[in-house]
Amino acid sequence: MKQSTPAAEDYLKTIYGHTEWQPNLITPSVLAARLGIAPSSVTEMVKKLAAAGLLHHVPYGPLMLTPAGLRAATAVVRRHRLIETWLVRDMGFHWDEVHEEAEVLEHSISDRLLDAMDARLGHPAHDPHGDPIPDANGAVAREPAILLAQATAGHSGRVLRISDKDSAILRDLATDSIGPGSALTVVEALTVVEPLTVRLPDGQIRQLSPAAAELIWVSA
Amino acid sequence: MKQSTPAAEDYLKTIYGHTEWQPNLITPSVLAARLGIAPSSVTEMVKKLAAAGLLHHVPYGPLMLTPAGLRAATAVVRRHRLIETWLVRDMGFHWDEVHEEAEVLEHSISDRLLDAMDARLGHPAHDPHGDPIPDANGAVAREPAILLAQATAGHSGRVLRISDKDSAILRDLATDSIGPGSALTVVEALTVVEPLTVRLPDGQIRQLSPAAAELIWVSA
DNA sequence: TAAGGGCTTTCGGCACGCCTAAATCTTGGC
DNA sequence: GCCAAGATTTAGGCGTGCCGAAAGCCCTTA
Ligand SMILES: [Mn+2]
Ligand SMILES: [Mn+2]
Ligand SMILES: [Mn+2]
Ligand SMILES: [Mn+2]
Repeated sequence: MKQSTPAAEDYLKTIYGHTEWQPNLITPSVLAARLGIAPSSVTEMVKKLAAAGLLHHVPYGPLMLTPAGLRAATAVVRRHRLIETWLVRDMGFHWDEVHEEAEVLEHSISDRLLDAMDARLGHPAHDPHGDPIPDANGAVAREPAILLAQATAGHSGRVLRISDKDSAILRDLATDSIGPGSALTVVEALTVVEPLTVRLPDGQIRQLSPAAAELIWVSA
Repeated sequence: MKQSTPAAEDYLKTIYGHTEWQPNLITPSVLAARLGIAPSSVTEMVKKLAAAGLLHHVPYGPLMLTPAGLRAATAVVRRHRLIETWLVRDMGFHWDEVHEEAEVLEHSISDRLLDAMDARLGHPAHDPHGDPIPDANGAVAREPAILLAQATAGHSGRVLRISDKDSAILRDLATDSIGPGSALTVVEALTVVEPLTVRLPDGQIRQLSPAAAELIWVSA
């Protein structure tokens, strides 16, 4: 099984991430798109990961993590999210600035340093985007959530997480005082012609673009 | 010139390190030994670094950094030493535990994060081993120093730096209360048959192995 | 000054991780 | 049930960074 390379870790993490919030199996082409690489490159790495016992894969079929692959994936996710949390809480980064840095450091820091960060931060349960941080055993505490883009008018809930994929949207949301933990009520659901409208606890109204609504998850 | 890889950064840093305390030119075989790789590998990388304008090299001759190479090297050294300082001051590492971690992270952290560390630490001038931290422009404040192994009986001075190459010796020295800043006087110089003997400010006597004496630099 | 030993370089190879182009498989629509 | 479009895999290549073995250079020593 050897020890995994940065590239392998990113494959596993991305496969895991695909099913973290929606129960869909990921295909090689989708994985390639998420990683920004050619599908043929995925085929090669998939063979190696399957040979290492980290992935189930029948040719032309979808990709599934084995128990060992799941462990490896959550370990990387834990690193990523703890690093993001540390960057925001200790190093003065904003939540829209941490993703790229964590994308690199997650492959570099030692277990020793990871533990030191975890202890220093008081074993945080969530990262700056609201994503749950797996514990040292890989256990993840996930709350039922629905995508804001799919919420119906009248739905009330707390923002549980906001995907960290798009920095610009994160900055806009921060300007609008919307972040993990924010309470909100859907005034008008998203439609083809209308943006989504929500009301904040102080009565203020906010309109959210479809792109933003696709990144925000609220409690059910 | 492109942006340098971790391997190239380690070559430049190691070449720089060779001449930081002694004015000797480094040869390919010595560089190979320091990096723990085969001499033929050095030949290849040297060609690339020379082509990139970072190194002067005539075939069969020694290696010399160009001004651009020196800038690149001090930038890596700055990263390495700031990271070590941060690990000790903020993360609870001991000075004998930081070298390996910094060896990896020096290639991973962004300029943004480096600046944040530097500011948080108050722009430190020295790392935990007493090595000067180059400033953001690459300027290094170096004090004249002599190797303890070469100090004569009666020599008094402060420990300026201790090489971080050997963790075991660092631990022993910590046990003996010897570290950067320690004042000491040489009671008996190092000879082929005798270990080095020093006296600490409180009058205590310590014997140092030849290996240790070769790693400690004191003020002249 | 002629070796010969020690460095250095060259050569052929390998693992990794990516690519494009060309097969090949699968499957939905007819 | 067939077939073509789309997804996947195969094949051939490239850059990086390492290796060991063999060739070549240099310089000291006799
Ligand atoms: Mn990554
Ligand atoms: Mn995150
Ligand atoms: Mn390094
Ligand atoms: Mn150091």
